[in-house]
Amino acid sequence: MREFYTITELTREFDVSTRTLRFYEDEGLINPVRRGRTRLFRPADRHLLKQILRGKRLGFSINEIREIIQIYREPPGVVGQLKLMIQRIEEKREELRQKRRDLEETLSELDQAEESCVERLVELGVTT
Amino acid sequence: MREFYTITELTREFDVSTRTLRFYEDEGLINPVRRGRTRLFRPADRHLLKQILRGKRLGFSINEIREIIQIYREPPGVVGQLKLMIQRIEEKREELRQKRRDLEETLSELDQAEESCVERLVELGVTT
DNA sequence: GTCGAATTTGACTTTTACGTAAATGTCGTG
DNA sequence: CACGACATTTACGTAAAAGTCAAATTCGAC
Repeated sequence: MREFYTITELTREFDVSTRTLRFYEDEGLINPVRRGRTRLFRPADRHLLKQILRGKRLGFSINEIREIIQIYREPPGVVGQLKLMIQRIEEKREELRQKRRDLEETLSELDQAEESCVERLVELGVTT
Repeated sequence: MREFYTITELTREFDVSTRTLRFYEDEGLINPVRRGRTRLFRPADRHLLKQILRGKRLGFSINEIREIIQIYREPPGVVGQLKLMIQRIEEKREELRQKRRDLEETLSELDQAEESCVERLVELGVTT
């Protein structure tokens, strides 16, 4: 495991712009260390970026992604805080389950659409 | 099955604004009929709206949703078109499968996060 | 050390997906 | 027919999430 990645290495690996990475830093989503003024991304930053992009692909906003990321940080020490956090985790899970239902429904509708296309092809006497 | 829904009926049912529905019409996503200048939404429009909102929750843009919606319209008659459409369906399915992977990974990380919270609670001697 | 490529900051711009306000139209009820 | 409750159109506004550009630094290869 490498110790550091440069900004361009990450932009190439994940196909995002440097502007985007700096934007995420401004927003407090990642915290690369500095050598001089240059950003150095540790494996942890890289992993965080992965999680951020996954969140984006799922349609979460930056703020929602921030919420999810904070969940992964240090679990709080106090009992009340812990219980509250478990509750927040459950909320996020419910959102994801809704997305899963949406996703399965859309997939199944696409299946139907394809079937009807294939049927039409058969009607037209095309050997599939 | 009702023949028509008014715009406000749909806004209430799906918790969207009238502006949003008019915007979707401007974008060509839905096509309610008119009585005078007033929009009348048929069950088909309502169903389309459902699909649109599902797409939104999955993080698809208006343009991507438009693409998906067009898939559900009349399958084309010509063989070449049909094959092309089947290909486009497969592309969309691949996007959805990627989203599903993202979703499962995020869910499983949330599971881990919750477990570590529960563990901490047990350490603190809290009877769950 | 120096030269070019990469990086940084900062400011301004763009796109998407609506929000909001103003002026006007329509319809059912008393 | 007048009133209130919705609807419509037009136009401008806005927040989020970057893109773009310029000018100044900084790095790394020679």
